[in-house]
Amino acid sequence: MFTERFLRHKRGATLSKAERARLESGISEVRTYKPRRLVARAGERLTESTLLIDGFMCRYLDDRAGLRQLVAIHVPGDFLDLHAYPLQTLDHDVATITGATAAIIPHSELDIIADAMPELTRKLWFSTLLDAAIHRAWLFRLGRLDAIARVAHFLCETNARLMSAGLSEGHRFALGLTQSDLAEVCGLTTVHVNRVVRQLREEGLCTFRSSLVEILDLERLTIRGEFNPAYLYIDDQAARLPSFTRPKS
Amino acid sequence: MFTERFLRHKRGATLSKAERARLESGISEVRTYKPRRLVARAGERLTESTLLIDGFMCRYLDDRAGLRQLVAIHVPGDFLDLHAYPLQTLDHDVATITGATAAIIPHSELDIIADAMPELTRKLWFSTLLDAAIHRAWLFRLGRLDAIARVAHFLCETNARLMSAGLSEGHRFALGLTQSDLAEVCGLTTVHVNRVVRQLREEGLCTFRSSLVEILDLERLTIRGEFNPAYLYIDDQAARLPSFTRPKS
DNA sequence: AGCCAAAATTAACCTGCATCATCACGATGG
DNA sequence: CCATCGTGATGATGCAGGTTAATTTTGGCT
Repeated sequence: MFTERFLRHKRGATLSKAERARLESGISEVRTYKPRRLVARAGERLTESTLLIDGFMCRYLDDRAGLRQLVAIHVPGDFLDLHAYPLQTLDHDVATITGATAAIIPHSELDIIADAMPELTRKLWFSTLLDAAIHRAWLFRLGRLDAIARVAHFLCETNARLMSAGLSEGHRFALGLTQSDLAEVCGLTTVHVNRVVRQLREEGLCTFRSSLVEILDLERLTIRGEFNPAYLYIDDQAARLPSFTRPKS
Repeated sequence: MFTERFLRHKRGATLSKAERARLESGISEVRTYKPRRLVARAGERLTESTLLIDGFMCRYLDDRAGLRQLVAIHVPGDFLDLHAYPLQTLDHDVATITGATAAIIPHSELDIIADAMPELTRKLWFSTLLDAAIHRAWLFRLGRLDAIARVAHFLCETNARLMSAGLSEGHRFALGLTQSDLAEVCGLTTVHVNRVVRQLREEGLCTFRSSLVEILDLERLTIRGEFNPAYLYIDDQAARLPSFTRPKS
């Protein structure tokens, strides 16, 4: 039951029942976290990885002035620090956004899987590369989009990920982000995020009130954010998503 | 001889002789590329991956107006599209910057390695995660740094990577980038990059003339770019790098 | 109900970078 | 030999988004 969202609807990497069972049997512990807590610190030696079951987490880097740049948001089903298995230490901090529940899988278990189950290992590897693909989309967002498009792009991405995980119908979701979190995601100030949020509301694209996002016009929001979900590697067939989530071309 | 730079001086992932030999035996072909050529296109099904031996390549995403955002620069020793092995298709384009030489390794060979050599597989996995760590540093750069710091940070990173690969003494290198490439890396316009380059020169930090980068004051450049090389996972002991490349804290 | 801290909102002002335009220089080529 | 193109350099102008600061709203707590 803990792994049902992991790699759900991911093209060419969905887990078999046996693989899910194997992963679940590797869980040493299920841990709960309070909101806004540090979960792992950059540079720490990690000997276990964490599969997010419920709630939202994030990863971030600090600048010299102590300001955060978020580099990832994690939703239930994400194996959020699986990359710590090959890397051993992380280059960034991990924290909860909301309260959260996560399954802990010791690296010793992953060693056994890596030795005996190459196909499952390839899927675990895939899952870390999906995170990297999302990083690249974030680079595009920060490097090429203006403020409104950045926010629109992020909301489209999050919407698509939540739908793919089976956690949203595609028009409203609450992920516990404040406007200032959104600023840390988009490389903006909270003041400007507030202006952008207002404009998105005035243009009838979406609303963002106390962490509840409501998408009013997904098609226009997608265009505004230059969002193309190809990088999420969602299996359209399996996910039976509406056409907007398919690559345009 | 083709793999000598791959994972060189990378903490906990340096290849053994046997592993290097195994990888080399998997090379099906050595290919040469002309400068400024497309090597792989987003969405293509790939059945082989490419280990860069000589020259420089890049990966990028296009915005709607056709402008590029570079998401990675690759130097010799990088396994530049190893992530295509688990992902099967790429979410971005790959192109050469300079003329280049690369070793081609079919995915069928990687399958055999994945089945039989879990330790080598873990190191290959590590190498793709190193790229992801670099993506995160780029996110920090675009999200939190101003124009001068972005350029400074990029130059520090590239310098450190080239040193780690044994391709630079640490003060000058030529990687074939024009100012407009640098703009595509840093999310700036060429005009503004030009001004930044001038300012870096005037402040005595570094020079950038027709693709030759000369670092005049690495320490100040490092500070200016808020550069902390921890994310490159360089083994300081093995690399015997000067102290500036070690994390500050 | 009443309190308090966190979050959201708004205003006034400022600046870093984009945009547009022009010019110089060297390499390439008919 | 001049035309063209890629690259770099530089000035003028405008605006998107930053900064600062004050005010209001919200929601959790006692």
